[in-house]
Amino acid sequence: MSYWLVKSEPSAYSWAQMLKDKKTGWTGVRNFQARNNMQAMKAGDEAFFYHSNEGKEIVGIVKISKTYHADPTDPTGNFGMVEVAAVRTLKTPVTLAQMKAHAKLKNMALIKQSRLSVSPVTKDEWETIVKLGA
DNA sequence: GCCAACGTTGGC
DNA sequence: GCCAACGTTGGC
Repeated sequence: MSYWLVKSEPSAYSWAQMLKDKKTGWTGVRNFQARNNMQAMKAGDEAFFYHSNEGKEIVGIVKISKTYHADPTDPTGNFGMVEVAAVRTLKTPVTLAQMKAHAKLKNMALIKQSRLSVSPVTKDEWETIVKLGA
């Protein structure tokens, strides 16, 4: 079981929309590192849903409902997608500022590689954030 | 195969 | 709205 974090700009695809859809294809990734992370995902793995630009906070948890497969929106065929399903909303969103200030979280891939849209999360980081969001 | 130019992301 | 960081592209 692995943990991940996926980013979305609320203006492009928000957590509210995710809750409405229940499941969604995570299309549009055009970065090799992000793609590699998606390829490593297994069904049932869980991921934080992070709002970039507006909010800058983790708002919810999703799980991988379908593993990596072709993304029809990519004409080159280089990039694929996974499908994610909404699990639950965090009672208290965990902000980027909180994570930067937290000794256990300040080395997260989210912070060190701010442009990476799909990143791994360690078990320790996962549990720390879940606690902060409770 | 290197590296400069360019484009995009995302925090502030 | 600006700008730093960084991934990608393309010329050589």
